[in-house]
Amino acid sequence: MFRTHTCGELKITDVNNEVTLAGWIQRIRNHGAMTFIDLRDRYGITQLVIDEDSSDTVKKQLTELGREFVIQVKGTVRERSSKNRNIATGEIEIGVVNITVLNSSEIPPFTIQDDTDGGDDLRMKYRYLDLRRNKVRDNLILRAKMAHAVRSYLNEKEFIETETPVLIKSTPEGARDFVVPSRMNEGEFYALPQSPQVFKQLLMIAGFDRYYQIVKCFRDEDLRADRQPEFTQIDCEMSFVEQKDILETFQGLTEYLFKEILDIEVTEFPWMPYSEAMEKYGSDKPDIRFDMLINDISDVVKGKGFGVFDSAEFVGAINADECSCYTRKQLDQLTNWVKRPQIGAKGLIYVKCNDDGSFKSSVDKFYSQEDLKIWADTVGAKPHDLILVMSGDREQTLSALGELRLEMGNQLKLRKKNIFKPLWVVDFPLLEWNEETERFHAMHHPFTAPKPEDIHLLETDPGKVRANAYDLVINGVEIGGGSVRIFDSELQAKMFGKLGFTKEQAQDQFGFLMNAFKYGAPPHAGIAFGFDRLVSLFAGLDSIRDVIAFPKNNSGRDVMIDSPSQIAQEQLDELSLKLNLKE
RNA sequence: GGUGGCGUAGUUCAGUUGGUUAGAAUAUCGGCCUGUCACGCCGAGGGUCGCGAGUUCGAGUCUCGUCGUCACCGCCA
Repeated sequence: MFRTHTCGELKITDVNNEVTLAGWIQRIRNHGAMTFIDLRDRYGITQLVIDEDSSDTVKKQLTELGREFVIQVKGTVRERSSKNRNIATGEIEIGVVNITVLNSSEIPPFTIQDDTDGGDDLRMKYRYLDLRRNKVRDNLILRAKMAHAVRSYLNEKEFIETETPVLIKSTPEGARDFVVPSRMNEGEFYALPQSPQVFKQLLMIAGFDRYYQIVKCFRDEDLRADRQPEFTQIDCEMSFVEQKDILETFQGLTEYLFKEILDIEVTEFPWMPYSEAMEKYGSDKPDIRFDMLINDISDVVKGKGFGVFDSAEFVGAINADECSCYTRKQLDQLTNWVKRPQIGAKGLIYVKCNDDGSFKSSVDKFYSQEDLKIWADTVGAKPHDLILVMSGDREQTLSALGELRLEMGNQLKLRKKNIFKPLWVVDFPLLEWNEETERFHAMHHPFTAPKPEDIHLLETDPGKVRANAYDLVINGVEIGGGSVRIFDSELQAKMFGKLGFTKEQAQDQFGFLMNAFKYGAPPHAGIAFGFDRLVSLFAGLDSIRDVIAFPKNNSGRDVMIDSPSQIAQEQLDELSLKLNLKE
């Protein structure tokens, strides 16, 4: 061993002990006749002192040391004459007897400290240096603790952790696949799994009863702050269970994590139908830390000669408490905000509810005080409040109002990071019409079971069929989702039919699964949590990059190892591949 | 595929209406300093203003293109 102790453990009770430490030089404070060195490792920082008592050798070595050098130090623990109460080892220091430079360091491109001077680009390029910083390392330690807690909980519930293959088969549904050419099977490709979906269902058919895996998944789609091309799921499946059994089990997991990791009691997990989420929050992942619900005011605003509303399919409003003081400038800014292409609204109408009970709106020309009073009553507005109204196509307007609601929540500081409000969004539609391909797509995935009472709609009105599918949403973040599965080969075949597969295509792509259903498939259901998102939520971060050791950038590149990269012609030849690059 | 922000010293940033030799902080290097812990003080070095074209007497500043990066929309069963 290069050390007898870490840099975080020596205390006043260790005084006079001879110790050996090893670590990185965080900072050197040279006072001429005496010098302090902060020695850092994963566990903490210990102050080294070199003064008149130190040997000439050590004093001479001092001149050659620099930031981020790795050194081994032998010395004596002594009590500091001026103590630092801010750090764990602040009462002691090491009188240095001997220094061994284990490795020197070039001057790092940014300083390794909590408030680093490095920008994101640089930190990613030198991620191994960034990972030396407390904040980044703590995120990964949090991640490790959470993974451990997940395993404890699920193991205790008799789940079997099972690995599934990474080289699998490309399937037409869902996200774009990452593909891997097969050398031994010329012209054929593996795909990396978008999730272990079919394997976990096959494990249920195999009688495993309860499966889980903390597993990498891969989707070749454009990135976001909360989306990486490779990400980690807590993937689970259970047999002989219904929807409520899954929800209870994984509510339990979530409660356990909040308690174990953050030591907080989070026990309210309301169930909200998808339709209600869309109508009241304009989103399938509502942030229920605050209300400001969307109200349908179509009926009360129409017929007064205001063409924009009269011709609109839907008019909706949110009520911002105590915001009647918003200035013209602020309202203009909000209007511009909703008119950005990302929101795409045509405009924004406001009603200020004045202190004296009167109203001031941007549509006073069309609506009397009495009219506006009815609006206010409909949305539950009091004096001092501000009503914000948008109109248009129903779905788009609900969605835009949902975005506006979140923005107002931000402006009013209603989205506190230390408050956690989970909910289950349930009864998702089974199918979703896709304009581009002009066919129905599975909203969750093609193995999701329709609600038994809605099966009859499959033939008449497929878009209306609800699924036994559910999402766990916390603070407006989709943390997890799952469904009760189809376990009948005929119903599964019918689903593939609805999704526009021919019998041959279905057989070719998923024949193995439908065959397996013929050999005694138990009723089963499952769920997967986005582990990166869960960790970033617990860490109070908006980006999952900060909880991934080596993440990729916006363009899916790893700027540290510079991947993806070209491969040698020999490799292409071996794989029988020929490039056909666009200009 | 699209919308927007950013790109200036090793780093983080400022840079006015287009106008003299492009600044600050920090880091680095040198000197002084016996209780610092963001040590302090004095000094020094450090710039292809991302790249390319254009407008102009003159471009870090304006225009177009391009590259990089970030956020978002589309996309993500």
